[in-house]
Amino acid sequence: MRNAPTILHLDMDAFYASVEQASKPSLRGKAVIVGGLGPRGVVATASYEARIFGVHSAMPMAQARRLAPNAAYLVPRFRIYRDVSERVMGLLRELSPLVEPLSLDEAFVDLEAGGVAWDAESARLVGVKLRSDIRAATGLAGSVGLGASKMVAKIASEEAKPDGLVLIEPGTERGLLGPMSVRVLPGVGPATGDHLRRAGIHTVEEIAEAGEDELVRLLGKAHGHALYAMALAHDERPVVAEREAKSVSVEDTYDVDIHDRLRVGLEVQRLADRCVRRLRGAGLSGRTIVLKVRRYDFSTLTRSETLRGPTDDPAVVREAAARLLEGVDTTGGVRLLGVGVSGLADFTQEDLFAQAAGEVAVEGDDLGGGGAVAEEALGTSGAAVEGDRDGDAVGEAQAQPQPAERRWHAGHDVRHAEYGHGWVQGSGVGRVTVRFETPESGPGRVRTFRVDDPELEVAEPLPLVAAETPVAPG
DNA sequence: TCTGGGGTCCTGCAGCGC
DNA sequence: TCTGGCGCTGCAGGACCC
Repeated sequence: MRNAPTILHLDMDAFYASVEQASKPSLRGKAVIVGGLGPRGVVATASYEARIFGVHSAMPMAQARRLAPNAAYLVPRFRIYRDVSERVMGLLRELSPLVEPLSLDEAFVDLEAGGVAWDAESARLVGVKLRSDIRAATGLAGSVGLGASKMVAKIASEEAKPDGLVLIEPGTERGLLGPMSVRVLPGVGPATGDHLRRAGIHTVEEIAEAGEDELVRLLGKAHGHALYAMALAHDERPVVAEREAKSVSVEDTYDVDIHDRLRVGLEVQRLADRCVRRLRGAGLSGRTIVLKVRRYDFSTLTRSETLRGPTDDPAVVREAAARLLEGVDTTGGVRLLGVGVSGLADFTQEDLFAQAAGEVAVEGDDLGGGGAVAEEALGTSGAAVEGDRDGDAVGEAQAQPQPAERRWHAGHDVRHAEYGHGWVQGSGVGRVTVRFETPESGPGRVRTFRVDDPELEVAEPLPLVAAETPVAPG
């Protein structure tokens, strides 16, 4: 535990929704909800205007629509979120070599390791400047928390939201955290929160008073020890810049439960291929194949099999997944299927054989997955119903030609030969409605076209700030 | 009301070799 | 030869995070 608040936690405010509002002038100041728009979608991010109606992350989209029927509902555009995120992470790396990204919109920075802050005053100045730099570079607001540990810095940024900065002075942590709900501590979710509540423990102070033995008795060894330490504001976890992936997985929730066993089998094969594409894109292979099945009643089961050596061979992963499926009862229907690979290595068994034989391993990629890694699949629920439109395919050299009835996703960018850049406001019954505006324009006009209008095409996102480098294709 | 997707970590149990 | 304890690995499920 250091004695200066030199760990910084950055949290971009309502990140996806804020990017959408920055991109689309007509949505500024309005309720914006980003997430999966299928019948089983959930909210990824709600703008602060939407939160007033009670909408929040992870809420089923159907419920959000009831609470905020007039909000703008958009499909995530991970491409531009990643691009903006990279700019923000770049600013953080100017502060310190020790930057630990937690997601696209959150990161820890060790300011001491960067030599940019050594006490409360210098740390605060760094935080203030960072927030203004982020706004200049992206037009977005980020909240900054400063503390002597990761836990404290994160709680500080939570307190700072929206669009603020909070510094928690070392020595004041316990007094500050004491009255807070146990849920502020990392690792305390709904289940642990309930568990503690049943034991009469509601606040951080009550965790500390309960004592370590009692915590271990209630929650088990690892969790009990960790939580007790956190309640005393003891958190020695270092900021770690490089984290190696431990598993790679893909999964799909289907708009309608699948009952046909044959179809389930085909979906599993498809997921296995997608998983291998991701695996290869990251230059990895793995030993343990995991099949995940969520049944009609939301019960989830996993089956896994460990191979003798790591593989990135699609046929091997497909076969293992199919074997695992054999042992699963799917009568009643399945709503989700997933395939994952863990026990990762950056070589394969085949490589070893090749080395032993004195051969050079050939870079064969019969799946064509040219490094397009991890396009998050939030908007693709129900993909199976309409054929494969995985994000993995984005940017591939030999992309499939778009069918005439191509889908226009709400919120995605388009260009019209006559009217210029715009975004899809909605589509249906053979029509697509587009609002023509850019981050730099005022609120734009709306026009409606036939879905197969030859003058309308999918476009790249525009940069949020004029000085920003445009998103590179591919 | 009806619950995404991609991860990590922990726990408990069983099998196995020593 | 049998048995118990130990440590390791594999497997399944649960909780949590963003």
